[in-house]
Amino acid sequence: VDAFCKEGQPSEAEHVFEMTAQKGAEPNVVTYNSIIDGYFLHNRVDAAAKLFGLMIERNYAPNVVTYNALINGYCKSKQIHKAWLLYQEMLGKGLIPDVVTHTTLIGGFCLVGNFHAAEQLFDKMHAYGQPPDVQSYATMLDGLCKAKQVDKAIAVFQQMENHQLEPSIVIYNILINGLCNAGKLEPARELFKGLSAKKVEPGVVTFNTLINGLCNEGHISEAFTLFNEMEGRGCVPNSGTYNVLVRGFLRNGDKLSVEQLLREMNQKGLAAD
RNA sequence: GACUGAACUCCUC
Repeated sequence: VDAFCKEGQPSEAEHVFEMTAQKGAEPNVVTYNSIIDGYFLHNRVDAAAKLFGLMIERNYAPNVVTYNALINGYCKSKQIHKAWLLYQEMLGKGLIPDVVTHTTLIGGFCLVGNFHAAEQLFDKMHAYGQPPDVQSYATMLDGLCKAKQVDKAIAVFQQMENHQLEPSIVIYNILINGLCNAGKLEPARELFKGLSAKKVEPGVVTFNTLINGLCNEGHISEAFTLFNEMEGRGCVPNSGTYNVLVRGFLRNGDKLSVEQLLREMNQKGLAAD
């Protein structure tokens, strides 16, 4: 059922649902959760809400995962108010929101630009007995960066290390991007250089992020050097890499380099945007 | 045991 839901084939999922029901197998909460999440994945918010109502009608008690899926659906569709109501509802039922619940809500608040509410919730997580994990930090840091509060993001990042959490490459990508967007190239470079010492390997996104930042600030040749280092560090440039670089060279009026890069893209079967 | 969150970069919406 879950597989069909994720693939966007609700009728097939229903089919399986009925077949097993005919054989006397009762659906359980997980069955419902899978379908609810599947609806949200395909933007069928109303269908998800309806099924949630139906499951309660049929006396299947929603659990934390059910609520998390619903809250996520509403957050992703920017209906943070409905998400918050569900959060209150689960509290009222004595269900204990977990890290997923809180992280989802933090992301939801950030998505609608309510960074303050996001931060408040993030700060309360320790008190709620659900300390933020690496994913929570990623969500919060990205939110702070998007709110142009890079300095605060760096401070929160440092807290992370105090809590014995190992920052993942995603965390670094977020910070490097935030620093670049704030025009703080030097700290971004330093974070990047320090990766190997932290035993974290940069990925394609890491390179793309920094290359983009360098291009935006007019450091094309440095960007190009970085680009040339990618393969040696196990990263294959993708179309995003090339597009960012091409744009940089275009701004510089460097037609020769642009042509060279476009040829390379062609050879590799990558699409120019 | 199966179902839920971050995931960031470029482009598009």
